[in-house]
Amino acid sequence: MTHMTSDTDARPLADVFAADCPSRRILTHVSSRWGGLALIALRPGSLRFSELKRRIGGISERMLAQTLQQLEADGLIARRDHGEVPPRVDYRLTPAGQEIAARYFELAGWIERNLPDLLAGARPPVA
Amino acid sequence: MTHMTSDTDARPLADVFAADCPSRRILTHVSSRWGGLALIALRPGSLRFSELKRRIGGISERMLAQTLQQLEADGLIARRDHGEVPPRVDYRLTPAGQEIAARYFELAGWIERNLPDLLAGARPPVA
DNA sequence: CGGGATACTTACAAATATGTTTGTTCTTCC
DNA sequence: GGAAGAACAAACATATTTGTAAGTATCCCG
Repeated sequence: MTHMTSDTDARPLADVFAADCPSRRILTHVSSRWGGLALIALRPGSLRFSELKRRIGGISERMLAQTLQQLEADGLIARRDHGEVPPRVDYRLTPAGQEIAARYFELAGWIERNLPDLLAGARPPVA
Repeated sequence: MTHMTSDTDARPLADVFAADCPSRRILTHVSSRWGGLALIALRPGSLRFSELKRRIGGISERMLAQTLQQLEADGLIARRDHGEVPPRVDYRLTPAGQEIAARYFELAGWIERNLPDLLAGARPPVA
């Protein structure tokens, strides 16, 4: 395993500017309408399909299923089928998913916390 | 001005789960196909329209204009028209834009740096 | 004078994302 | 015996996003 570069590395992100870089695909999934919400929802712990559906207000079953499949294919969440009947399946973040969820959470969290200032068009008092 | 809650506050983000929360709109713009890239591109400093277009490979003029207008309306970037002819306009991040760009940059950066591990489906060694 | 650059805008068309409805296969509850 | 819940899949319709091509006004360059 290669060592991970530091999180504060500030290289210009050359690749992500390239239209055909695979990182774009993952970034797209993560920041799709439901992808990020699903990741955030799973941060506290694993959830079942129906629990996720109830928690992420407004999502349809089709979208939830599709979103979960994408994130699973990207290796960000893990699906566990208990093989019972009636069906019982739950989802949880993989280690990579936790890393990404944490970062998306910071983004969403900052926006939410500073929403009043943003809506007012006022420049929030940057630290 | 209200005081800002700390950046490491880990509340569950109740609002963002609500379909009609305004934070969704901003989050959508930021994480739209081009929004985040534009923010990242502007991190080093202001750029003109055509410079942005060249830097963000693959973007059309239409999309760039639209993206910039959204981000401007959200108060994340500032547009300055030099009033010259031929036109000369440049864009730069507002303080709020810098905050958000920094967080999006961390997300995109982490993905890009750990891309090999992600593509391999291997769980990266989380710190 | 023709050509190119600048920063867009406005149709129009295609691609993608999302939603709705129905169905499946069992089980438990009333 | 219905009825409801579980975790989806498939078909179909629509909405939203994105792209393409062309046009606008003005200037400078050769």
